[in-house]
Amino acid sequence: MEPDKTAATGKRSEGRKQRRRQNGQVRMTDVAARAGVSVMSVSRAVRDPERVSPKIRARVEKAMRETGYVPNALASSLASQRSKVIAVIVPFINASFGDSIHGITDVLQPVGYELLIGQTAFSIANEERLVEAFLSRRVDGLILVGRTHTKTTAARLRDSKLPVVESWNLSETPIDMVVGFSNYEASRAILRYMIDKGYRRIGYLGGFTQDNDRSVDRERGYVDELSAAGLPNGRSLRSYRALEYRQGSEGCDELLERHPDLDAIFAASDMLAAGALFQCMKRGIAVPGQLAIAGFDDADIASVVHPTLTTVRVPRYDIGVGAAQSLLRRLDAEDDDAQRPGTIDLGFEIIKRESA
Amino acid sequence: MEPDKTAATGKRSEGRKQRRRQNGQVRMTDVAARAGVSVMSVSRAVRDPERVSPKIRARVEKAMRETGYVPNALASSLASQRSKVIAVIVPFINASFGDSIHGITDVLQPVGYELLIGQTAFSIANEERLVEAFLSRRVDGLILVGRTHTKTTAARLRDSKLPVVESWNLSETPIDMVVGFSNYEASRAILRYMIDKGYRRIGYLGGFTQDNDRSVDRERGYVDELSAAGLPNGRSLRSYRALEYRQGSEGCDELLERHPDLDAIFAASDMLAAGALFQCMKRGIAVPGQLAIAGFDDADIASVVHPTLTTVRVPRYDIGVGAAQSLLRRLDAEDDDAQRPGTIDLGFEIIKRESA
DNA sequence: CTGATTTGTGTTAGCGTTATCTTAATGTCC
DNA sequence: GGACATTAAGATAACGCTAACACAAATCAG
Repeated sequence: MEPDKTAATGKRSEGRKQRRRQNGQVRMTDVAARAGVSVMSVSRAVRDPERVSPKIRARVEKAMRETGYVPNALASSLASQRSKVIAVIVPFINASFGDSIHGITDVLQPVGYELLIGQTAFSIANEERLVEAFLSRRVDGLILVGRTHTKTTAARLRDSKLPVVESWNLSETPIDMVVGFSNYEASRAILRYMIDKGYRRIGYLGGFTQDNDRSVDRERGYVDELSAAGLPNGRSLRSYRALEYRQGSEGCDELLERHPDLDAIFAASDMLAAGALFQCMKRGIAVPGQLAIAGFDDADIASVVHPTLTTVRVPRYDIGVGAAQSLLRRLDAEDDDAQRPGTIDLGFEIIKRESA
Repeated sequence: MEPDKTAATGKRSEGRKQRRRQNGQVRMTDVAARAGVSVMSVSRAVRDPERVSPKIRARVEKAMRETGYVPNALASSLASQRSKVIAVIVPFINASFGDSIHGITDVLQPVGYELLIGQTAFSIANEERLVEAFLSRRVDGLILVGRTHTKTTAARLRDSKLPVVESWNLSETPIDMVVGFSNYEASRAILRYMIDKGYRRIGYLGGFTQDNDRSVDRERGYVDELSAAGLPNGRSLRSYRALEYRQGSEGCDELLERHPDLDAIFAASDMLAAGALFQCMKRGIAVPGQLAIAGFDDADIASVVHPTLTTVRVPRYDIGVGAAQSLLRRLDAEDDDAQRPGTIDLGFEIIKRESA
């Protein structure tokens, strides 16, 4: 007995390759069969129940419940050419960017979008990889932080024609849309305030500037404002640090060691400012009496520490909301060339408290 | 002769519906045509270059470059039945869960997985919606926080047969895998330490317990340990708060107003502990002399404030790493019934510092 | 050098939806 | 009551890829 042979020859034309469905998942076809309607009716009943008659709707709903049907959004995305997914790429997930993500979520979740989130660890090379991966997944739009990207990233995004928002800063040459504020002007503004208050020897505590335009602009603001006032702002007055409390403490020590005569420190992040403040407390340095401290962000902690922290309030949450809304406006626009929201400058605010 | 009929039938087969490709995207077919090879060769060259001859590989790579081909991961996922996407659902994105997400990213990014992240705002009803949405998108696995879910959520996840990790706590009845530590034991441990140190009237400052087993367990730990020592722990000694610095300050005031004789406060989160500490500073209450404070989390701030904060160190980052690794182990396992990593208890550590 | 592998590449049929067209059913207007 | 919209439901071909197999060429054993 050679079942193989006969089967082989006899079947050659029918012995079709067939992938066995074995994942046991219910598909729309199954629901349709059970409900005794066409797949299109099921599809319509799922997406927009109003578009089918109550009778069909009821039968489809019953069949879905009985079969435990879970729609396959991948197939839907492939067929409809829209994934209902937005890519969010941040340097890393901390309280600040967390607030922005919160804003994005609050706008996008209600209208059925999900978030694919990536962390660059402050490297635009990583950003490039993430953009590539997210474009592959056919996201409907992207939200980035900052205006600094690799050439490839910018080109790929422009070519994609997808709505893109660059956030947390302004840009002269945006890829597409921008939602943020001027880190440079904000920095100058708080330094103007400090100078007006009478501080003359002001140190700078800021983030690393590699691939980070927000840090660059805040430092530039410091330099330019002090220069304009004829005050010292040389390299030795500046310390670059990761954005952690401890780094603020250490940076404070470093600056004071190099310049014991400092009368103020501007920290380009409230984490650094708070760290510096704690260090002063530990060392018994009176703030602001002996050393004034100003921060940047208006993080939650700024209004609670003692003394409370003078800082720049930035629209963390609103950046997320604005970015998401800008995306939505473009995604909803029929005529896709219409409505280019362009740049949205949400501004900032100097918050005067006790520390400076 | 029946022209009508012939015409009708003749047309019927040609009058084909045709969706015009107008998104201008290059597909694998285009690359294959350009390279003069089959689509499968392109597919193989993209996924595993080793599996095609150098000649074909070169031609495909050239064609990809020339056409600016971007692989469509949606189509790939649909065809291969694996999306290479992991769902991460957290109460909200803050520094703690951010650390866990960081751990997840560090493990998953290198092996080509992306993260779909959702926020529940501490509501298991929201969690249910998110799980539903993510299952629709055919994620390959899910990471949740806590063991408290709706019945529907648990059932859907079990039915899905997907690898699921519940994190940040332990569970007697896990859905699948668990990576965390005992919030209950950690809470008891730090209270034992406080009691041993001589504190007798200890207040409790903690998160809301609604849908939050971590908060529930930490409160239970407080109650049980104090009860065991015969110390007061009534409802009026406990204040429930959102996890923000300011809430810590206000909670501190509230407790001291109700119980001016308090000699210590246990805060079930370092944010609350730090807030309380700041408030004491402001009010001139000596810590730990007049009032001791212990926290929970060992957040960055704990080691930097003055006085430094006694707290419980929890494996925030490692929870993410462990959860991701557990998922991977299951995703890589050929025999999917094999290797059930079960529960991984990463433990905790009492960090003795100055505040208590 | 021949039959038996091994390797590389091609062919085809899905994956589970939605877009588009077609047809049937219903309503509307003098 | 018949011509003409209007509406509801169905049939079918994509969407862009991969699994599974088919098959020719290359390699190998004896």
